[in-house]
Amino acid sequence: MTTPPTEPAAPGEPAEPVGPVDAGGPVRRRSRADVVTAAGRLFAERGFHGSSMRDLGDRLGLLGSSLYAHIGSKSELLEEIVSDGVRWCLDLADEVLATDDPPALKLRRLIVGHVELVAANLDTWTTFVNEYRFLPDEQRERVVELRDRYQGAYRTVLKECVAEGYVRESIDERLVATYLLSLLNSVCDWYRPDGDRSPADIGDSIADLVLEGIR
Amino acid sequence: MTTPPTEPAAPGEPAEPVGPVDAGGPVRRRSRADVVTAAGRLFAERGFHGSSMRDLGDRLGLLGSSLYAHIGSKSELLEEIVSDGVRWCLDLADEVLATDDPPALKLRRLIVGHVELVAANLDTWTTFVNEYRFLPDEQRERVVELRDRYQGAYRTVLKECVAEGYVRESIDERLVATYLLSLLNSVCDWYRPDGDRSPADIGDSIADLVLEGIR
DNA sequence: CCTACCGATCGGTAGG
DNA sequence: CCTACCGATCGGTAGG
Repeated sequence: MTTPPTEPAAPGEPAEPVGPVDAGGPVRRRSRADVVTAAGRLFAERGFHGSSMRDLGDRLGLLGSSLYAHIGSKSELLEEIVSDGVRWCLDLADEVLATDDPPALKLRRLIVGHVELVAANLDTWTTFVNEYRFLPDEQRERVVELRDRYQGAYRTVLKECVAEGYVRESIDERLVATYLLSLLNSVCDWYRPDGDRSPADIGDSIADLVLEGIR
Repeated sequence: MTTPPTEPAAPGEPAEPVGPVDAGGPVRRRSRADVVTAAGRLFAERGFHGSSMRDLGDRLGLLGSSLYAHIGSKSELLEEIVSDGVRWCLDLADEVLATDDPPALKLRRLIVGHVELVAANLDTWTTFVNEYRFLPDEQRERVVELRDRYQGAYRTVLKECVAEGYVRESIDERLVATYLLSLLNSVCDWYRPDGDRSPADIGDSIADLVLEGIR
C-alpha cells in the first residue's frame, strides 16, 4: 500500500475484506499488498509481538510459512506499515506548507488533513503509533527523525501564527506542537467510522480548541 | 505497589533500582512488590508480549521460573500494574470532586494531579496506557469501565464550568473530556524527569490551553 | 529461589 | 503456495 485510501471503511461492515478470502468467487492468489493490509489490521488488534505469522496466514487463508513467498520477514511488514504512516504525514505537510494561506488556516488544514488520514487508515495508524517502537534500532531512529520533521512543520506554522499576531507570543511552539500531535495521534484510539462526527468535524473541533487556546 | 510514589525518579540517575540488585550490600530476597515494579518497567520498554518471564527474572537477578514463587502468572503482573493506574486516577477524582472549589479550579486540579501521577509513575503509566488492552477480556472490561468513570469526573466538572458561565455552552463535554484525557495520557510518551518543565508546569499549561480554548 | 523439565509455539527455511 | 521441518524460546510446573 503506497497511496493512502481517502475513504473510511463503509459503516456497518465489520471491516474491509483483506483480500480475496472466499467472498463468493474463486480464491485468487494474494498480493503482497494484501499481506501488508492484513498485517496492519492484525498488528493493530493484537500488537506486533502479540501477532504470529501463523495468525496472519489464517486471516489470508494460507499457512504462516507461505507468507514468505511475499515478504522477507515479519519485521519488514511492520516497517512497511510504519513507513506508509510517516510518509503520508510528510506529504500532507509539504502540501500545506506550499500554499500561501494565512498561517491559522494552514494549521487548520494540517489538523484536518491529519485526522482524515487517521480515519481513512485506522489500522495503519494504530500500528504506527503503538508499534513503531518495536522496529529495529536503525529503522526506528529514521522514523523518529521523520516524525520530528513533521512536528517541525507544526512549529513553523505556529511561529507564523505568532508573527502574524494571531497567536500570543508567550506560547512555547514546541510544547503546543507536542500537545497537538498527541491529540491527533490519539484519534485512532477512539474514532469510530460509524460515529456521528466526521473526520473533518473532529479536525475542526481540535483546531478550534487549540487556536482559541493559544490566541 | 499500592500507594503512588509522589516524587519522580532523581534526575541524572539511570532509573530507580528495582530491588536489591547487588547495590553494594548482600543480595536480599526480592519481594512481590519488587517483581511488580520490575515488570512495570520491562513492560513499558518492550511491551507485555515483547517481555518474557526470563527477561524479567534477569532484571531481578533470578531465573524466570523463580518468579512463580512470588506471582501466579504473567498476566497477573499486568493486571496489578494496570489496576494501580486506574485506582490512582479514581482516588484523585474523588479527592478533587469532594472539594467545593470553583469548577475551573477543580478541572485544573484534576489535570495537574493527573500529570503529577504520570510523572511520578512513568513505567506504570506507560504500561497502563499501552498494554491494558492485552488483559483477559473480563479484567480489560473492568478497567475500561473504571476509566469511563474517571472520564465521567471530567465531564461533570466541565458541565459545572458551563453552568457557572465560565465555559461556552456550545462545547461537547464528552469530546472535550476525550481530548483532555488523550493529552494527559500521552504525557508518558514524551515527559522526561530531567526536562526543564515540572509536572505541575505541564499540567498548568494543559489547563491553560484547554480552559482558554473552551471559554 | 534453584534444578530439571514440560508441551506449545515462535520466526523462518529447503525443496518442490 | 504447500509439505515437512529446524532450533529457539515461550509460560509454567514438580519437587526440593
